[in-house]
Amino acid sequence: MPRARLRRATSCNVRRQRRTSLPSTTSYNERPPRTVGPFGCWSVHPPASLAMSCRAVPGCAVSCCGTHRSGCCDLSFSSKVRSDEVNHKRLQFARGFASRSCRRRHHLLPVHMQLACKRLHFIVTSWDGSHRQRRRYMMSTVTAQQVADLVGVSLSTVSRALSAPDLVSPATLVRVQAAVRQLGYHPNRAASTLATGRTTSIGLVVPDLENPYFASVAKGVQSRAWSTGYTVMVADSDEDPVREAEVVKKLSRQVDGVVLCSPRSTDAVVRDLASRVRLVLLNRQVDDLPSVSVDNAATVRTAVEHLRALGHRRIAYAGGPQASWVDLRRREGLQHCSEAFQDVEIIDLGHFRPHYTGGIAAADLALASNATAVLAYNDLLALGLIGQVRQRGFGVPQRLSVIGFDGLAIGALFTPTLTSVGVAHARLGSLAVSALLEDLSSGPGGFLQHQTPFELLVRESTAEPLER
DNA sequence: AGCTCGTTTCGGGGAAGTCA
DNA sequence: TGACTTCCCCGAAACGAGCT
Repeated sequence: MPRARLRRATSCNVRRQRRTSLPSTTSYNERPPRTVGPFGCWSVHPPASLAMSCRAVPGCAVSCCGTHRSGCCDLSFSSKVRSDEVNHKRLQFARGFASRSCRRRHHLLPVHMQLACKRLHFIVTSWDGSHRQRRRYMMSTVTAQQVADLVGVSLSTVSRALSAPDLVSPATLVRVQAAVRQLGYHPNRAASTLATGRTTSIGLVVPDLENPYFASVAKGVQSRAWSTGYTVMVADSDEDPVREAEVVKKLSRQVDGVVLCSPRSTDAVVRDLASRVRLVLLNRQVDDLPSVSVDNAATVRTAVEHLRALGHRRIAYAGGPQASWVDLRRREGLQHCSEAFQDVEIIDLGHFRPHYTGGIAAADLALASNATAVLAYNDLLALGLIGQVRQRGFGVPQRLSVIGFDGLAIGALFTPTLTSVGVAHARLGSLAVSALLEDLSSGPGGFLQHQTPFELLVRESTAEPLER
């Protein structure tokens, strides 16, 4: 029988070969080994060692990809060989290859051929194996066991070389690292999580991703997490306490800990969530749970002092969501201010959505209240308020001075530029991650409530009130 | 109920080194 | 040379969810 002509195993040829050789009506277990499709590539000049093996079964040939190191291989056959013969010869060849070439010459083959050899051996040994085994084989993942086999050490030594290299001899370490590079091994994160109970991921839950404040905080969280080898899963609760709790519960199974930013849930719910997953609160304090926040009473006092120094005596407050802990602390701060400064009257305008639209809603109330200055819950609300006041034909700060909270960069882009009480958002996020990692490493109680500094950014939206 | 997947980790064994 | 210590590595158990 003439030697088979090597045929390039392109996806087109693979499909054609499957069509001609695989009976479509047979069950899976009756099908021949799928030795063509998954392997893909071949070289025009197969190495001598493999060419010799090919002679063992006339009418077929094996080829291995010379460029890819993942063990690409292919079996191809002369077009004159009938499909049932093909199937028989495939199995015959694979058995011969696995039993002779693999055992006798395995150590002489290049790495990618050793892998091809192992795959052929797998085809033979798992011929009657479970579907799961076949699926695994089809997926062709490189495992730590394959690295261990190649190096000639145990699986645990490979694991230690990768996770605790100082516990392995330098010579073994070099060999393991070389094998990892050769095979293109990447640890399976799911398996690692299964074994350690650690995911090396943290969750970040924010009320509103559209708010640039939370985007800046997320940036800080991401930056700090990345530098410590963690990845971040971000979720948006859409200002909804129910969704917030659900999101944290779902995340708790996929992450090591959660940074819960400006939570809208009640203290009881937050405590319940903290019993399920390691939690660090941002802009919130609950009992002894670790948290990073700003001294909200102090921020309000700073803003009021600034307005009072300008001559304002009627100051309105456009608050945020009713469920906001920050809003509650600010109101307490305002209460202290009204007690401390007898000549200042604080007017509560109510609760508003912490958005530009919330500011629009608050504007008319602010004008009607006859206040000369407004403290807005956040910068977005303040910008909405300024826009609507100007829409009504009044000037800012001539008619109304406005102060926001957050110190967003966009506040400096509007006209007039926005005076705001700012904090370093990225630092806030970074501190929250540090607190979480400390909590994870040292156990609860290592890092308690931390407060970050703030500063008043005086811009154009505040000025002395006009005499009316 | 028992097996599968891939990985980590603990306890222990063996080889090599050190010292009397 | 024998006792002891240290280093390196191995085997086995465990992890959780899905599947048989």
